[in-house]
Amino acid sequence: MHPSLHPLSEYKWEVPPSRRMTVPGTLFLTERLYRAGFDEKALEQIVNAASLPGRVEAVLAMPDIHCGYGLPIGGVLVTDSAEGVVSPGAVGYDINCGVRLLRTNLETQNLLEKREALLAALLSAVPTGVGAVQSEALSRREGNRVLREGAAALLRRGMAEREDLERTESSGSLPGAEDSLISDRAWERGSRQLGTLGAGNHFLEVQRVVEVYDPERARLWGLTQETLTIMVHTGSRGLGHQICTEALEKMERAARKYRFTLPDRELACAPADSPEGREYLAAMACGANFAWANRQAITHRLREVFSSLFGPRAALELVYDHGHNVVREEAHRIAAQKKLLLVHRKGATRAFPAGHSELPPRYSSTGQPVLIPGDMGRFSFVLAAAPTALQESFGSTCHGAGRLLSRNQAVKRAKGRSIEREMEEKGILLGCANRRTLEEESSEAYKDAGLVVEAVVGAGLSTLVCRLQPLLVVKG
DNA sequence: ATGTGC
Repeated sequence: MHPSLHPLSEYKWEVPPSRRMTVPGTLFLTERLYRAGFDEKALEQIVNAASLPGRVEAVLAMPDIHCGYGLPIGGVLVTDSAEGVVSPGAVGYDINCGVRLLRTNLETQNLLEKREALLAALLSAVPTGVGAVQSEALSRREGNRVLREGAAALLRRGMAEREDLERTESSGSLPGAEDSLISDRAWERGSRQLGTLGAGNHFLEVQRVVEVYDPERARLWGLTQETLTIMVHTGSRGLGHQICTEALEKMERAARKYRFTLPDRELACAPADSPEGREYLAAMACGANFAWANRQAITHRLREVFSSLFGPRAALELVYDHGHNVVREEAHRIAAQKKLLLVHRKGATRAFPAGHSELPPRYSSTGQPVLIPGDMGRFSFVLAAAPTALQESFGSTCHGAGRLLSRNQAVKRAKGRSIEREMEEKGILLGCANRRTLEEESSEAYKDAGLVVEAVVGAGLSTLVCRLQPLLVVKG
């Protein structure tokens, strides 16, 4: 293991406070994952986050950690909501990027018979790739509703069901969103991007439940052996990117104004309880709401595609939707005291266990579903939030496989190969807007999501529910 | 991640 990591358990390691760190860094990690490939720069970024000004309560790293802008992807930064800072870099550019899982009522054979037609229909129904847009823009007036209300704004447009909102984290809407803070430039980027997938790691997958570990929870969530599911991974597209870009410029000025000594300018921040801090939170909430509406709009298109291909009885029912790039105010208990904290999760999933007051009634007895996408050639997982997640990680868990190779390294290793044929040999039909993306996103560019999941289960952050195998993949 | 970058 890394010389600066001290063991707390088989699954939990600590960087003791040194230099300017005010709290230790806690890494949820296994020897096996460490040996598979560890990002030295990510560790430095954890140390930086633990050195931020104001009251820092905790800095955590999930087992899928890798280097990001300011805070690593897989990082959790917890600050005091009154005396701490808020940092856009600790949320990331793709505000409320997240995952949604739908279950279908189709038989595997019905789907396989039409898989070529399904792939073509999906590619034409959901604009995919860098710069992907809709043919028509949403008016600013209609857009403001989306920014304020999130997925709920699609109810009146006939693109969402009440049940969808009941199965979306925070009902698909973060409070406190102020559309007046969104610049014309940001809205111009977003106005044609509602219902679009984007590029890179973002995908649409048709999957099959191939293993059930927890039959009772799986049954309650509508998942049994051979159930076909659809997983959607996307975020707030150019709109969220523009909100983050503008916030970072303002935060650099704010950090000077408040005379902060920053460990890294990418972690530019302002006191959470300052005009700059509050403004970022209100703009970030707009980005988060757009991301939820985006995944909901895609769901609507998927329902149209499935009913036209498989008939009106083909149903797509939402299992759950959660983000993994967001900061939110949460009440947590620390040493028997209740505190209001700002929990920045960047490439980390909120995981509230059974009985938590913020869970919708449907999940109050099972705990919240946690959706963990794997790479395109291997398995994805459905987990449940474990009761110990609250004290171990402020109710947080991992978000996916985690990158192992840089995009350039992955492209080099893909030279002279056909990724599509390799996937076909595994029984996976692949569609993609751009060849380079396929190479960047090859299976070997990622860690095995199974190892990441093993680590969060071992650490007591989540429990296993079922495993999903990809059958059809659409990549940006 | 991103109308991909000094």
